Order: sequence, then C-alpha cells, then structure tokens
Amino acid sequence: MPVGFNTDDMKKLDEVVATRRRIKQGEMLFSNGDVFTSLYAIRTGFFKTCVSTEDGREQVTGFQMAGEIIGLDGIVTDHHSCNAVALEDAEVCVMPFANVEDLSREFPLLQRHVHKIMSREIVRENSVMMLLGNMRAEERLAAFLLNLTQRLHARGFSQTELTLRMSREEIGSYLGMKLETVSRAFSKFSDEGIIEVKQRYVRILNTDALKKIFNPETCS
Amino acid sequence: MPVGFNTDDMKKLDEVVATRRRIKQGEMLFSNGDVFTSLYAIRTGFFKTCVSTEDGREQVTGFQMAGEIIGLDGIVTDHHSCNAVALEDAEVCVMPFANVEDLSREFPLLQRHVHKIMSREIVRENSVMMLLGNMRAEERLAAFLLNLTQRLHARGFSQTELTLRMSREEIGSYLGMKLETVSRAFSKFSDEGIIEVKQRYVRILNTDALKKIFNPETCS
DNA sequence: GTAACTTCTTGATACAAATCAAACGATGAC
DNA sequence: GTCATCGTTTGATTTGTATCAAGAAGTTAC
Repeated sequence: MPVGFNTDDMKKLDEVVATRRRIKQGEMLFSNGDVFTSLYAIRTGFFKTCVSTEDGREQVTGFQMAGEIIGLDGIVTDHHSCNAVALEDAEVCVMPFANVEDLSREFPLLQRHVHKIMSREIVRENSVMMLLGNMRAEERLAAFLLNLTQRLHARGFSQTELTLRMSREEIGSYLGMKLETVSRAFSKFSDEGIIEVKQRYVRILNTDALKKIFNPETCS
Repeated sequence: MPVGFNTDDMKKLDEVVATRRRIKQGEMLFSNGDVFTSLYAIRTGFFKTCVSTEDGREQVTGFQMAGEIIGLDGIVTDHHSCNAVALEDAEVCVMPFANVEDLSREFPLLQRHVHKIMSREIVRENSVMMLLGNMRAEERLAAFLLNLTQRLHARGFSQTELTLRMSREEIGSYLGMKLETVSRAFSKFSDEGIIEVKQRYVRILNTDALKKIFNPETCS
C-alpha cells in the first residue's frame, strides 16, 4: 500500500514479515500485559482493540480492517496495554518489531512509512477525542458510519452498503454511549430515511444528511 | 532523558536540534494546516494541543510540559492537524524531522526512542478515550489531577501541590465536560477535604481518596 | 484609588442519555 | 419442529451534566 515503493522495495518489505497467523472469531491476537514482540498487519478479517479498567469497564479504542496495523501500543513499555480481538475469522502478517527497526534503518521509505502509520493513529485518536468530548449521540454515530464506509470504499467495497462486524454494545463502547442509545440513533436515522437498517446490515440512503448531522456547518 | 544513552550518544542527539524558539503565553507554536517540518521538545513552559471542528467546537487533546515532545500529529500528512498553544511563556528545541529521521537511521537508540515517544502518545490517548467514554465527571477530574501531579513529581516538583496553568474551561474541554462541572467537582473534592483549592492553586490533602475516586476497585 | 474585564463559583432548571424493563427477532442445539 | 440463548428494539423513568443566570473573586488598565 505505501506510495513510492517500487517492486524492489516491496521485496525488502516482505522481509519484515516473519509468518502469518490465523485468528478465529472471538479470539485474541494479543492482550493487555502480553510481551510485545511484533506489529501485525491485517490481511483479512476485522478486529477491535480495547482497554479496560480494574473494575471491569471496557473501552473499545478502535476497529481495524484489512491493511491496517495493530500492536503499536506495545512499543513504549515492551508490553501490550490493550486487547486485540478478532470480530471475524482473520489472518495477520506477523512483523517482528526488531525486523521493522532493522530494515527501516536501511530503507528510508520504510522508516517514513512506519512513522506515518504511528502519526496517523495519533491523529485518529485525536478525532475520537473530539467525538467523545464534544459530540452528541447522533453526531457520533453519523461520524462512525461515514468513517467506516469511507474506509471500506477505499478497499473496493460499496460506499453505501455495509455489514457491521460489531455489536451495538461494541459500537457504543467505542462511541462512549450505551447500546440502547446506539440502537435508538439507528432507529432515528432509519425513521428519517437516512439509512436502512436490518440488524447488522446497513444501507446509507442519504450520505449528505449523515454528513450534515456530523457537521451541521459545512455541507451545503 | 532517554535511558541507555552515553555522553557520546547525547552529543549526537544534540545534532537533531536546529534551533531554539521562544513562545509567549497565548501564542501558537504551530496551528492546524501549518506545514510540518519539525518536532518540538519543550524546554520550559506549558502547552496545550487542541483540535477544532468547522463549527468552532474545540477539544483540548493534551497538556504538555517540559521534556515532552509535540508535533507528532504532523508526520502523517506533512501538515499539522492541531494547534499547540503556550499556556505560559515557553521555550522549545526545534528538531527538524528530516534530521530526526536521518540520525535515527544511524543510531538505533535514537530510533527506538522516537518509536517509544510515538507509542507512548498512542497509549496516553487510549487512556483518555477510557476517561471520556466511561468515566463520570469526578472520576475524570481525579484522574486528571493524579496524572498532572505524577508528571510534575517526576520533574522534581511537589507531589501534593500545584498551580494549574490552564483555566477551568480548558480542563473541561480536555475532560469532555463544561467549566461549571469542573468547578463543581473541585468544590466537591474541597468540601470532602480531599483537596484544597484556591483558584488555580491546588493542594492534594488525600491522594488515596483521589485514587479511590478514579478507580473505586483497586486502592485499599 | 475606580472601572472594566475575565475567571471562577454557585444556584435553579432543562435535557440528553443512562438505566430499568419488557418484548421481539435471529441463531443454534437437539 | 421446540426450546434456549443472545443481540436488538422500544418504552418508561431516572439521573448526571448542560444550560441559563447571577454574583464573587481576581486581574488589568488607568
């Protein structure tokens, strides 16, 4: 995926991948406290990452799909500080971080790529903080749907149709709201003719309306 | 600050610093949309970083103090996506990112250090997401005070006394609540004898009580 | 010193989302 | 097929925080 890589670079890139690993739905790729050794590039499947408090409260910190990298949280302490759970059967490329560091000293493009991946995650989390800190339930759900469809579209899927891989509760955890509130927001959008929902199937009928909810000022 | 650096390493490290820059209270070190060229290591002073929506809502994404690095958000797009504002007169080391990348290819310890800084920021933001998504007003403020004092203590300041560099509104923005709610939470802690507050001066009288509020399960 | 302004505190009220509760729909075991 | 389970929807009520409002405390200008 990185831009500016020629086939030679790609060959080198392959060197960082030690093995592949399959993870069944519901299983953990890594969990809080595990020793950090590798980053993981998702080949197929869908993950959530989440942190939890000692008293059992859980916060989903992200949903990741094919082409995205997980495990960055482990670098700072050499131990993971979150759990990565497969939301459907998945396969990842295991990239031992020692390899990543060694090779990125040799290949500036790889180095740059690694830095961008980490920076992108920081920027993403900034915008989630904005969601959680400033937006209301329907704005959050609109932003969530727009973000998901945009990422799926970039992978060749429909821009208007999707099957959610996560439950209402998981969406709620990510967006800082309860599953009932998520459900109500879905129903409201549906009543207003903005989307069509049937369980985890969602069809977006009016993208502009969603954008308007997410950001009242901008659009039209 | 990085561990494992000998004096020789430190000399090399100095090479990444191009210049120093002074920023007056209220001024911006960089702002949303600015071209990204450098990271900044804070030498003295106190910053906030914030993102904002087109309709003017602002979210403080962090408060940074001496020894911390800001500007990581700019790497991914070559443009900054947030504002960095000095909350008091400050001085930073300007570290052109090209230098950082060049030198970290030569010095594995620097490379590792850069990776850890970025990972630490990701982990920090994960825990802010937990705050914003799952915690109530008083828990958020308790966590905020504990985090601030811990970081100040690591810099040689008191563990129980501090002068806030930010307004109630800025604290509220960071914690996803309104300034009145911040003020009420301060007053409540004060009434309960947990802290002593006088405007921006705060003295923590009972750290354990704060920890208990932040995390009811763990402590004692 | 006073005046103007900003920041903070406190009170009264409103409201969005949480909670509690029940029913409905899908899925899987047998 | 029936039964059990899990996820989802919907309704009624509660609650934590926002909002509105006013005053107090601190700061700056003059």
